[in-house]
Formats: sequence, C-alpha cells, structure tokens
Amino acid sequence: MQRFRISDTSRPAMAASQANCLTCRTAPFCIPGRDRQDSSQPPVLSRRVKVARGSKLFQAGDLVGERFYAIHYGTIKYALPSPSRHDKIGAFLMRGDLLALDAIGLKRHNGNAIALEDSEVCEIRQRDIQSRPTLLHGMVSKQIAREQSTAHMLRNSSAGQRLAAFLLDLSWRHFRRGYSPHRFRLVMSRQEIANFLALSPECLSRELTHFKQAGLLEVDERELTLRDPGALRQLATGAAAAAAHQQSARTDAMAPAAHA
Amino acid sequence: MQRFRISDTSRPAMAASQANCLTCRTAPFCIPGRDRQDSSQPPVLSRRVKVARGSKLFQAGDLVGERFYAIHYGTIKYALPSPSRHDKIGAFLMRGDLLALDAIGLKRHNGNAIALEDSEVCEIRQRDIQSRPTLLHGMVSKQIAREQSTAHMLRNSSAGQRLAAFLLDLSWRHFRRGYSPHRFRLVMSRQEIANFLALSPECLSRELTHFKQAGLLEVDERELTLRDPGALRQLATGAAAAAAHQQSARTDAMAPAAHA
DNA sequence: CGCCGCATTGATGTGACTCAAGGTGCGTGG
DNA sequence: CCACGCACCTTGAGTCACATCAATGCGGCG
Repeated sequence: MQRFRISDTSRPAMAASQANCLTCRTAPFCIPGRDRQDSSQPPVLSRRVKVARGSKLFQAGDLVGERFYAIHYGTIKYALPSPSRHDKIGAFLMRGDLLALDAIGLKRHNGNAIALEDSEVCEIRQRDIQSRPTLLHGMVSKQIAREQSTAHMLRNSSAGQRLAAFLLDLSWRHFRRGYSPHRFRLVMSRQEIANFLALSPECLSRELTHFKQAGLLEVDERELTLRDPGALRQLATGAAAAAAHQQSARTDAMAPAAHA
Repeated sequence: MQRFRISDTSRPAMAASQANCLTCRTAPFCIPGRDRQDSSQPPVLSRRVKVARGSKLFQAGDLVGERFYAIHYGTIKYALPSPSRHDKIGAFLMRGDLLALDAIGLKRHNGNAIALEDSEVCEIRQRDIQSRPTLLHGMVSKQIAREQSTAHMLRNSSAGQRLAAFLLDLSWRHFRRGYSPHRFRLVMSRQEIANFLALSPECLSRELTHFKQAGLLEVDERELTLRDPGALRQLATGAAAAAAHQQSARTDAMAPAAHA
C-alpha cells in the first residue's frame, strides 16, 4: 500500500555547511563517551552534507578519503553489492548513527550508502578525531556492537524471531532518540526489510499479519504500532523460560523494549 | 571421530610474559597499517597470557579493564550467551586476530572467550594504543570488516552457500598467515561450525558429504582438503553469472581462494 | 486509461530442522 | 584387559517453515 516512486535515483548529493558537535542537538544520540562536553578540547568540526531521498552518499568503489559520517537527520541504508540479484542491505542508519567507520582503514568503499528519505549527514575527518581517543573508542565500540548484534539477530533461525528482534531494535532506537518506542514510521519498504532480514518479502508480509492477528502490533501502510513489546521480546530471545533476564549497562545496539 | 575430552573446562588461564610487537613474528598478520615498522615510536608492549585448551580467557560479565587482545597463537572462539540452549558463537579467532575490541567502550564483556586449543594471547592496554591512531584505525577497520563479512555470510540463504563461504574464509586466513590454503585442520567441532553458521549439525554434516561427493573437497575427521576452491567460490557468491568479478585492495576478511 | 511498483494472499515444492538410530574412538572403572 | 559411558559424527525418515510461483488489489504516474 506504499507506493512512492523514486524517479531519479542518482541525483547528486549536495549543499554543505559547517557544523559543531558542541551545539548540535543530535550529539546526545550520536557521540558516546563523556568527554563530549569537554569544552577544553577543540570542538569536533564537520561538514554537513545533504542527501536527497534516493540518492547515494557514496557507492562501492568510491575513494574513502579518510572520512566517515554521522547521520544528522534522516535515514540511510548501507548495502553491499551482490553478484546475484539485489544488493544485500547491511544496515539502516538513523539519526546519530555512524556510517562508513568500517572504511576507516580502506582506500575504497565496499558498499553503497543510499538515503531512504531526505537526510543530512556530518562528514567527519579522521584527523579531527584521532586526537580524541575517548571519542574514537566510544564510536568504535558503538559501531562494533551494532555489527555484532546484527549478526546475532541473523542467527535467530526463525522468521518471526528475526522480525521481532528487528522491530524491537527499531523501537529501542526511536526511544533512545526521544521518540515514541510504540509508534513510529517504517521509512524502508517491505522488500528492504525482507532483504535486511534475509527473508522473502512474502514471508515478511505473512509474519506481519501473524503478529497483527496475535495482537502484538498494528501496521497501517508504513505506520507501525507495537501493542505487546514484551511478547515480541520473548519471541526474539527464543522464547522459552526467559523470565528473569534483566540487563543493564546498555549500549545503543539491539536492546529491550521494556521501556513502557 | 574426533574425540578429545576436556575434563576441566574452567581451569584458570595463566602465565604471563612481556612481548614486543617490533620483534613479534605474528605481527605481520596481526597489526595492519604501515607505522608498525616506525621505530621512532615507542614499541607497543603487551603482556602475553597463555590460555589452556577449553579454558576461558574471559566470560560475559567480567570487567573489561580497558584492554583487549590479539591472538599470538592458537584459536579462540567468542560466543554470546543465549537464553535458549547453547551460546551463539560469533567468531573463531586465530593467529593475529583481534579479540574484545568490541568491549573497548564497555565496562563488562558481553560474551565468553574460550580457547579451542592451547593458545597464547597478547593483552593490549587501550592507553598504549591510543597515541598511535594509525594503528588503532587499522585494527578498527579490520575488526569491523570481519563483523560485516560475518553478517554478510549469514545472509547467504542456503546451507551450502554459508558453508562454502566459511571454508573459503578459513582458507584465505590460513593463506594470509603463510599456511596452505588447500589443506588445514579444523580446530573446531562440527557442532561449533554448525552453531557459527546457524545450521543444525546434521545439515552441516550432509552438506559436507555433498561437497565430498561433488569432488569439491575431502575431509578426514578434522583434516580438510579443498579440491575445487573455484567451485566453492561460485557457490558462496550465489553462483549465477559471476564471471568477471575481480577484486583488489583486500583486507583480511572473507576473501577469495583464487590463490592457487 | 494502462503501466508499474508495492503489498498481500494462496497454492505448491523443497530445503533444513527434528527425532532417531548406528558407528567410532577415547577415557574410565570394574 | 575389556566393558561401558560418553562425546562426536554420520545417516535416514518425517515434518515444517520458508521460498517460489502466481494472482489480485491498490495507488501513483505517464
């Protein structure tokens, strides 16, 4: 029921301006670590780059140029080219997420970064960050945790488990950013979700209706409402007798929806 | 057919000694980046720790203590605890691989690190590395690339694809370390491989015999011989018309077995 | 209007999981 | 020593979940 059309998928990304993390309102979700507030350090400067919906921030083969990105607003998908059929989507990045940190030691990018909605990213130069080890450590930790939790999610054997884990991850990330964890918009298409979860679109659709029928959620086009995050969590963790499974010291990655 | 017994799975890891990367023979596979040779910098010192087969280097919940590890020799598996059944194995680390870099910004470890054979690891303190950004960048890049390629592998839908990708990865890593890419020993059990690939042990066994019957490889207990890496690669990449797919600028992660 | 992309639903096949049994080598203890 | 238990691996039969193919509905766009 969602039918936007992207007529021009390759119009160039444009418009740049200066930015400063000290005054940035995205920074609390973006930069981990305490020394962010440390104003005795020079502020991390970056160039802001707008990326129009459907256009590429960079693509596989592009020179990395010793810089990476933080999403200021919007959503970017990162996809690795695959010989067969469509590319494989490796991540959906939203406000505050880091992008292309994996390319920090590479000459050229391995994947494509495409905006799912009109977005703006902060371009960060390695040079500007490498004198701030605490900052870098926090970013690295955040990034690796995300990759690991993605792999962890993909090891969930069943389609329902994977979908539940995905939705809870989205929920948590919205919550962390100050939005409602119960109701939010899916900026990506069903096909893209299915791709990310390594499922067929049909299977994803069926799982969604199963969840709907079980009263776990409601979904109207791309508007999602979680009705029973607890049950979703039980599903995601492999159900069973996962009763007293409290966790603390959370990072930004794949996390519980016990925020009610 | 493999039947070692680990009587005591929790005897403590012991014995420490000093080590120096400048003279270490593992360094070429371990530390990426060019400034490793830079002797104007102080050498990276580290403590070597022996880990007996079956014992834990650390486990989930242990304090991180602002240090991580590089494998000097041996093999370590890193597994995340899972409420249901067995832990999920997230990585097999061998000579030169980095371990616990994901914990760099955390207080406590998320997973268990268990030696699959008698091993020795270099304990690296964050402090000692953070004045060497090039070094750190290289390590970060290497680590994230590994995580990404694991996730990429797990998105391969079929059991054969995943297994082929896994074997080629092992082959490549042996090759990089100066060992034969065609013949090597599997230090992990079938169950552990199956766990890592998110397959049932039975399915893994069947795929192995399929590969054997197809003449792609031979396997005697844990001794593996790759007979047709090219065919394996076609399988792993999703077969199809993946003809002219040359790649350069390789990292250490999931890579071709075009080395013949 | 006709086309196309997206999403859902149904019918059907199949690949992987589950359960079960059998074989093997090691370690232990009678 | 040998019987036994055990951990590991393999193989077979049956089942189920997911992929595949196909048809339909919907809405935007040319």
